Formats: sequence, C-alpha cells, structure tokens
Amino acid sequence: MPAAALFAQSVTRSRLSEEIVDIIQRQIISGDIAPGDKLPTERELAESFKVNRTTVREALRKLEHLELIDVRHGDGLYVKNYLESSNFDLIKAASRLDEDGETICDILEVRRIIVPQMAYLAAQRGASADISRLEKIIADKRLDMCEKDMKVHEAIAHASGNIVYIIMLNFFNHFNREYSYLYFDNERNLERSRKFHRDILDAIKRKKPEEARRIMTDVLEYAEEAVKKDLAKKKS
Amino acid sequence: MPAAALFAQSVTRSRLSEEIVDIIQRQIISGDIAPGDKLPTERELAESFKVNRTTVREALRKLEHLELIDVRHGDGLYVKNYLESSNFDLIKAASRLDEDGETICDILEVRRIIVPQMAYLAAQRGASADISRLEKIIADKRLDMCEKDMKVHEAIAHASGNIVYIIMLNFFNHFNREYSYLYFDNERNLERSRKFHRDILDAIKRKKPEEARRIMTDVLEYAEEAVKKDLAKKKS
DNA sequence: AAAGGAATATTGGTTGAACCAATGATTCAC
DNA sequence: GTGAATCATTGGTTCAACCAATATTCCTTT
Repeated sequence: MPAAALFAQSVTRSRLSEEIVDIIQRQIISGDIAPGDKLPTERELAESFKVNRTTVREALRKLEHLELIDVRHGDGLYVKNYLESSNFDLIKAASRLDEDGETICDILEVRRIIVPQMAYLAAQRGASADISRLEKIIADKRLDMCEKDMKVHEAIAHASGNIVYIIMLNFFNHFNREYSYLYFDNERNLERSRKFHRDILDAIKRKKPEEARRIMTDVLEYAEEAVKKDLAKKKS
Repeated sequence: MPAAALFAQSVTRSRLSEEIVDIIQRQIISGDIAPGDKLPTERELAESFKVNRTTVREALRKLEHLELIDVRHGDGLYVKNYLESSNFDLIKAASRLDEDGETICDILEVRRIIVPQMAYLAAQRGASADISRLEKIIADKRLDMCEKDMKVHEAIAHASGNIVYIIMLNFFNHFNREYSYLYFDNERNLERSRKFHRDILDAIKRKKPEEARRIMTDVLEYAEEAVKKDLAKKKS
C-alpha cells in the first residue's frame, strides 16, 4: 500500500463542521433518526455540540446538499428519507459506514453495465482529438499503471461525448483509488492492463463499438473478481 | 401544466448564499474562470458581493460540495475542473444553464441503459414484499398517473436491491418532473402507461428478467421520443 | 361555537467585529 | 546557498445582535 493511500482518509479532518456532519449523517443513515423527524433547533444543536451556531449552520448546509435534511425558514430542520435522495455522495458515505462491502458490490454491478456502454459510444463517436488524447496517455512512460488506467478510462468517457458518463466515471474512479493498488501489484495484471489499453485503443480507432464494449466487459469482470476476492479476505 | 410545476423554480430563492453560488458556478462552468485559477479571498468576495463573510462561506460550502472549488486553509480558494467532478448535482446545474437540451439528451441516453437493467434485476431478485408494494402502488386510485408512474419506477429500483440504482432512479426522476406533465396529458399515453404497469408487474411477478428488461426498454424509447419532440418544439 | 385575522413566539437567515490556526513568503543566521 | 525563525495572508471559529419567515396563540367577529 503506497503512503498516499494510507493517509487518504485523515486528510480533511481539520474542520469542526465536518465532524458534526459525520455524526448527524450517521444517525440518519443508520435510522436512529427517522424521516420526518424534526431535529433540534440550530441554537440547541450549537449548544449540545458545544460549538458556535455559525459552525452548526455550515454543517447543516452540507447535510442539506446531501439531501438528508430539509431546512424550513421559520419552522425548523426536518429529516428526509435518504432513499429518496439523488445524491451520489450518499453512496460514498454509505460505503464508509458499511462493513461488509455490500455497497461496493452494488457499485461494481452498475459499473459493469455503464462502462462497457461508454466504451461502445466512444468507439462510435470518438473524434480524432479524443483518440490522440487516448494515444498520448497510453504512450506516456511517466505514469504508473494505476494512474494511467484511470486516465485511460477518463479519456474514453470524454470520447463518449456524454457528460453523464464523464461524471459517472469519476464517481467509479473515486472507489477505484481504494482498490486498484491491490490489483496492480503483480506483473501478470500489469501486462493484462497493457494489453487492454492496446486493444481498446485499437477498437476505438477502428470504430468498432461492439468490440470496444466486449473488451471493456472482459476487463471489468476480471477486475471485479479481484476486488471481491479482496473483500472476502477482509471479512475473514 | 399543473400549478405545482409552474412554481417549481422560484421556490427557494430566499437565501442570499444561493445566489452567490449561482453566479460563481455559472462562471466556472462557462469557463470564464479556468481550473487552477485562484478565487478572491473570502473577505474580498464578501466585499464585492456586498454581503457578510459568513454568507460567502455558506456559498463556498456548496461550491465545495459540487466539487467546483478546492478550499485550502491558510492558502486560498482554487477552481477545480468540473469535468473531474463526480457530483451529479453538477449535471442538474449544467442542464439549467444549457439552452439546447443537450444535457437532457445525455441523461436520456444513460437512462435507456440503466433503467432496463434495473428492471431486469428487480425481476430476478425482487422479494415478495417488493412485489406487493408495487402492486399496491399500481392499484392505488388516488394517485394521478404522473405520480404513480414515478412511484412504480421507484418500487422497481427498490426491488433491484441495489442502492446505486435507487439513487440513480431518483436522479432521473428529478428531470422527469419537468417533462412528464406533457406526456400524461392525453388518454392514449395514459392507457399506454396503465398497460406498462400491468405488464412490468406481471414480468416481475413471474420472475422473467429478460421480459422485464424488454418492456422497460420499449417504454423508455417511446417516452424519449416524446421528450425530444418537445425539445425540438421549444427550440423553434 | 366556528371562522378569520392580528399579535406573539419560535426558528432560520444575515450582519459585524474579533480572534484562532494553517500556509506561504520573507528574512535572518549560519 | 541552506535551513530555521518570523511575519503576513488566508481560511476556521466564536460571539452577540438583529432581520425575516413561519407556526401558534389569542382575540374579534359573525
């Protein structure tokens, strides 16, 4: 595990309001506070957390963005049903709380559908600028394979010409960062990735959508296995 | 257009910090401010917007959450590349700014892949509790078709047992709200929806994943056409 | 007694000024 | 030149007061 990964968590523990977010968020997602419940007032929260009201308010802004609470001027703070949220940060939070890696499996399941289709579109519509960008990344000797692989995916997302795929890919990569260091620690997988990059570039250049999709599917299935093996190991 | 839809926009214009978010967000997404650029300090922003620094800070919390800026204690505020964000709220913002409905088309393109697969999983794994919930919604006479249709989709998402599909469906429904009132204004489409609900429920009950997927695909393709026709009309 | 409206209390939204804490730049000693 | 101390800048937090929206209460009217 590279040093960077070790400290990935503790990086942003410098803000008081974030700790308050964590506490309240945990209580909502775990169900300790039910949807529809009214939270204490800002003033009361400030008092019980022993911080200033301003700080509480910054925390509330974040909870509001996560669609976990509803803030009604003149009325109060109401807990929303997080299953009605459309905010993907919630999944990040859930995966941090969830011990069994259930959330990760859910994410992988969706990725397996989304990313191959993204490759399909990239092969179908990728402009020459997109292709040369992809070539440049693959040829770059300075990047380690982990970083390179993520950039390759990003370039493919970009070539798909669909902003939703781009944002989604970034979302998937967020989780990748936690696992890929395990994957790229042996020569066999490194070679596998090199071949993947060659093949997918080739398929996109030759504008063969079906082929690009198949290549991507194969790679994801294999990588998925690796992640799941790791999860199983962690459990035991 | 029901009254509720008419006022959907203007509802939350009561917070000063939201207006500041809008202004800065616009400048970042439009490219007026480039990634890597340093924003003015909190104190300067407060002065130029003629508001208190506290208010600016609440706006910054939101921009931070949208992954549009990086806030570095002791250093300053830096603009990030929004194409590296993983926050779907950004797509909501983009669709508001974008005149041609390009963003909406991107969303529909992804939905067409995701939602049928979600139906597939619902048919494969839906528990009896999920099915009876779905039945109850479909039987409910009080709901208007627009509301009912969204709830049907939600129930299917729930039956898929995958939180990512649930959150995603909510995301899609967010945009649905803006368009579906146009779709459900004629008896032909209403009857179409009734049939859809019957059919998909049947496929899920009988645990026929492939069938559920096909039914969902058909419905989405048809609805997509309607939205695109509407967009074309708006343009002209 | 019920309905409607005005006064009041409660609660979130905003302000101003002061101070704490992290970072980068400057300066100084070696 | 290099490294450490110093300082200025910038975000983080606190305090105390007031503004504005909403809910409640109470009173008037019918």
